[in-house]
Amino acid sequence: MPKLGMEPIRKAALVNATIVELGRSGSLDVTVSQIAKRAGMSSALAHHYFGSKEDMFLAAMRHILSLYGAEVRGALALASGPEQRVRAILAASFSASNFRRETIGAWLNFWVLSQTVPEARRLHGIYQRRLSSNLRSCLRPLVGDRAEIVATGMGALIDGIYLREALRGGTPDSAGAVKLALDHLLVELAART
Amino acid sequence: MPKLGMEPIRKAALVNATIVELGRSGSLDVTVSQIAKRAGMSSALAHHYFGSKEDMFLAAMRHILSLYGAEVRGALALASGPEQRVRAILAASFSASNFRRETIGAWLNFWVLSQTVPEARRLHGIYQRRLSSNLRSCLRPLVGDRAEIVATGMGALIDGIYLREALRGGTPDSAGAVKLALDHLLVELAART
DNA sequence: AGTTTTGTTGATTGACGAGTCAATAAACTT
DNA sequence: AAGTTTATTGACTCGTCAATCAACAAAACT
Repeated sequence: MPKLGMEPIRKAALVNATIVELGRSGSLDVTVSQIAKRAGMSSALAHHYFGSKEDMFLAAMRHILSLYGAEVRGALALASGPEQRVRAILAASFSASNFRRETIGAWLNFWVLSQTVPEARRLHGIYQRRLSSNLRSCLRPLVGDRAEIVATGMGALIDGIYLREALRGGTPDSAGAVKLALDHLLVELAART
Repeated sequence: MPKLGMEPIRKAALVNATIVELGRSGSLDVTVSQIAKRAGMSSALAHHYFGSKEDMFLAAMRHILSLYGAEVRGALALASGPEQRVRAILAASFSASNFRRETIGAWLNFWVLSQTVPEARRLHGIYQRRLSSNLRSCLRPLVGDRAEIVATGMGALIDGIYLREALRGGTPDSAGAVKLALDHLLVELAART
């Protein structure tokens, strides 16, 4: 009983299942069958919609990055003034929707993927440059010349917090993460007499 | 022409080759044959000395952690006063011997391994707790109550810097890394009027 | 009614790789 | 000299998995 217009639905289900499986297994060694099963279809169908396993990984990565980007943009639109803007970026980075077990686990795998798959590296590069540029532009009015180094540090700190959360297991601590990153900012502002 | 007493030599060669291959390939999908070849022996011999591929990974991880631990201990022994001690930990973390391409690449893989292999998780936990405790004890005299949060932030920052370096490619920038982490400390001290 | 397009899967192929085994050889032991 | 231990490997087994194929089903188009 094949209903038409299945493609987008199936693809979305697969992307979702890929993220869940990546997060669950904690490694790229997930089989197409596992993903397909979780998405409620045969592995052959998964191959039908995405050409290869790698394509599924990349689609999942694009999905996560695009959600993250949208959330940051949304938060920035509502923020007024540089400090509020930095806060908005941090809040978005650790928001309940981005800072979930599966998503965090998926990130760890994307980092690994970026080491071998050029397209993954490219996507990750885009994300990192945009984050960096966003941070710099908010920080310049706040810390002037130090914007460059503070932005770099804050970017690394965010990645580090993600990494630690990935390894920690258990429910992610959104509040704690924001607090940690925010602390960095506040101290930086306080030091500027 | 089998010379006796080969075991430690072969094992060391394999551990080394494992680290190199992990760093080179950037993923855990290295074959035992690749590792064995790089170490100049057959894959059967590798299996003879280590029971399984997992054992090789774990041995490599232990090796890196033990080198790191030794370096930190050595640096701490020479440092006098809390600030010098924090500096010593940072310098050791990004020292030329620890902050090399292969080692950094290997770290990324250990993080992944820790997600699935209990023993890897255990080893990583030990490392993290020790780092955390070292940082706290140096920081308490410097920032008092804030030692806890500053130590956590600094730990995450160190991991984040490693991560970014792993993804960046090219020769690792030791000096830049130390500068970034040190900056965090100095600002923290400066903020404490 | 018949053809094309879209959805779907079970079965199969083909490659690859971890781990085992049997065999060979040099060194030590008694 | 005979037997044991250590070193070493090529060949083999066995499982797994990505990717393909052939076939079937239902909707849409003509």
